[in-house]
Amino acid sequence: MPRPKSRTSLRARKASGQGVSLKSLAEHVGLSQAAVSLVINRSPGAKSIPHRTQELIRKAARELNYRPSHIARSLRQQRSYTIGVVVPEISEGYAALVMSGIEDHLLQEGYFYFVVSHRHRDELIEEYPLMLQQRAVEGLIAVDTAIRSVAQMPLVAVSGHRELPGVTNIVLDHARAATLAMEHLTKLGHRKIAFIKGQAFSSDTAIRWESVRNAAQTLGVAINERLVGQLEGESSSPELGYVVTKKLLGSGEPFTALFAFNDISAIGAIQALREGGKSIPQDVSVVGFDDIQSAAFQNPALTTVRQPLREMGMLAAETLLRRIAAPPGAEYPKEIVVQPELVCRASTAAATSPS
Amino acid sequence: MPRPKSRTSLRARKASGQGVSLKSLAEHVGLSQAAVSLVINRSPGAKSIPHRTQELIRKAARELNYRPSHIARSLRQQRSYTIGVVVPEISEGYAALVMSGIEDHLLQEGYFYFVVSHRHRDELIEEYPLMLQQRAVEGLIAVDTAIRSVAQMPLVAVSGHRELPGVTNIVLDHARAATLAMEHLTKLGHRKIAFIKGQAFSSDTAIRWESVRNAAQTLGVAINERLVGQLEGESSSPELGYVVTKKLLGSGEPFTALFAFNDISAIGAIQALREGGKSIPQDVSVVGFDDIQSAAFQNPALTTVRQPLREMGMLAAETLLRRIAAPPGAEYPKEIVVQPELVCRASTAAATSPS
DNA sequence: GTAGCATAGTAAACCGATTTAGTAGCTGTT
DNA sequence: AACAGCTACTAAATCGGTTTACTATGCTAC
Repeated sequence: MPRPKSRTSLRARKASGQGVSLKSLAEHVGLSQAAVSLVINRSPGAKSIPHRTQELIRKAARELNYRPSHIARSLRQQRSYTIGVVVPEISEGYAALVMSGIEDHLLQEGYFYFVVSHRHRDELIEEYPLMLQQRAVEGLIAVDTAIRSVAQMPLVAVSGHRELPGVTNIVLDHARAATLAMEHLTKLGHRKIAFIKGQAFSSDTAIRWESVRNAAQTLGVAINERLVGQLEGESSSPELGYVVTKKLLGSGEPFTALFAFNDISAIGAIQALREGGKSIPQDVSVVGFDDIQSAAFQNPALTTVRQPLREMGMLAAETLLRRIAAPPGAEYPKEIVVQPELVCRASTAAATSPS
Repeated sequence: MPRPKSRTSLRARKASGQGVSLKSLAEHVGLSQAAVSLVINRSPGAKSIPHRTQELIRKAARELNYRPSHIARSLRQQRSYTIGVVVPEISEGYAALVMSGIEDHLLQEGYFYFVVSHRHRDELIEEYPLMLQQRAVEGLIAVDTAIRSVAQMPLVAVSGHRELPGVTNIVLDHARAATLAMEHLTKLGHRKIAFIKGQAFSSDTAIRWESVRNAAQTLGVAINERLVGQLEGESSSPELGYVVTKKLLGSGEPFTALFAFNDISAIGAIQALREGGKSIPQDVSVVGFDDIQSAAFQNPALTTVRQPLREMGMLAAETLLRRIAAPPGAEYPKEIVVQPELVCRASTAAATSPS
């Protein structure tokens, strides 16, 4: 067993402020870098190194506060333990909640992640995955974003993707979501129901609307096309919902309930309805979608279809890591369905003037 | 000038799905890696390489879709073009907005960032900066978090730091913020004002309260200690504000206005006040703080002191990158003050029963 | 004829780890 | 005495770039 050298080099290292390298640590204990590396990583190759030496190495590592360079390790191992997350906009409640779930699982597994937000700009949606690939991420999670898959890289999409080779979609059970909301409204006696569809670019728009139509048909509710509005514009403010609702009111067509594309637009809708002299929920019941944080803080508190966003984020991270660990070419799930939940709050009530 | 080799290796590379390496690119054009590297990076050393060759190299790089490995480059250059962002909780509107500003500036400058959220757990606040250092981030931004500075690494804190060697604080002009709110309320005739202080662990609590006291004194408003509540608990839901406000109401002490620590607690407070039979703003005016997204969506829309969170994020990123670029030991700003703005909405009105 | 200089590159070190193949020294066996 | 087999390591290749120092060739000037 070797004995440690003098401590002067240690002091110098520490004073310099830079980290201690494997080389200096090895010199300090008087062993080769290889030996130190094996011991530090508890790799099988270290089994021939006696315990006393192992202890010596570990002790020195602790004392010198040795932290292996993640970059060097990544280069050698061709593993970065990093993934990329692509979202439309960080500051939106939707993406933030999903990210919170993603983070939870990732950090626990020793992964870090880069976030990029594209704000619906196509060239960024194209470019960011490539930049992330260049930074050697091991996989991607796309939130509410349809990205072209990047060669050889596992991709998990959280709501908002067509079926594509190579991607796992985490999707809400839209049929069930629509049914939950529509059943709730019809049970309350509503028949004249207005709808706000999502923007054309939003990936959930089509499927959600389809589900609503189906649910309506099943429940025997006719959809009046004059009571169907659509969000327009890229902002994520209630303003959009406000504008659409003004139009719906302007049509003169009466309705006793409104099912909005999301909570944000529902909030705008409520403002427009109030300005139009309607009380919520006495005159018009309003149902939102998503259950973002502020849905519960509204007045009246918003009845909404909850998407388990945090869980979806966790599930995405879990699935992605599993795919990364799997041998290339292995089977992978094309779709994972999560269940919505109706959160009944105060924005819905029995219809007072049933048709 | 060399001529390109056959294309078979190119095809093989592309088919393999993995990126093209500098080595294979160099082989493909029949030049050394050094030459290719110099040209690709447009480094001064390339000036002796004729234009025709440069074009050849660049053309091949485009065709092969060559993207240099960021990791290899980081290792060699000892620059990662990555920074770390430490926040209490991603899904909170506050942090999300700051991050949005940070991202804006960073990506523009070719930087990426890792986010970690500590949820107020001390051991994570200790550990994360070290993990980030290990991943070779070039600097840190701490949002609403007091972290110990990490050796040799520039650190910028967005609200919530004591003065510490090595850190630049981005802080709100709290005195002005308090004055704005208090002036607004006193001008409306309020004299009996209740307050909700922040949690003890929140870094802004002390300074904000101090500023409020000063502003009150300057304006000749007495602060009734029985009308001062404090948020308790780590959640970031309006519930906390709700609980405190119930207590304030329970004290029996009358008040016509309430100045909450933040918007979230103001929202909870409004609920509690309503349940106590008070109308907002007729009976009680409520002022929030921060101007998070949902403040504007409230009913009534919340009057609040706006912190320019996005700008603070951008400023933090800008400052950090400047510090990274500066020679070690250079001067750096200890503090950068940003100005609040009073956003008058519908939750405040003239006092009806002035004392 | 050759010193001087520009041109057009190249060889090799280097960043900081991981990992494979190998070696030196010792013990035990036949 | 020779060899196997074990122990305790080490040397060197490798990951994919960047960068410095150097070389080979041709041309001009004296």
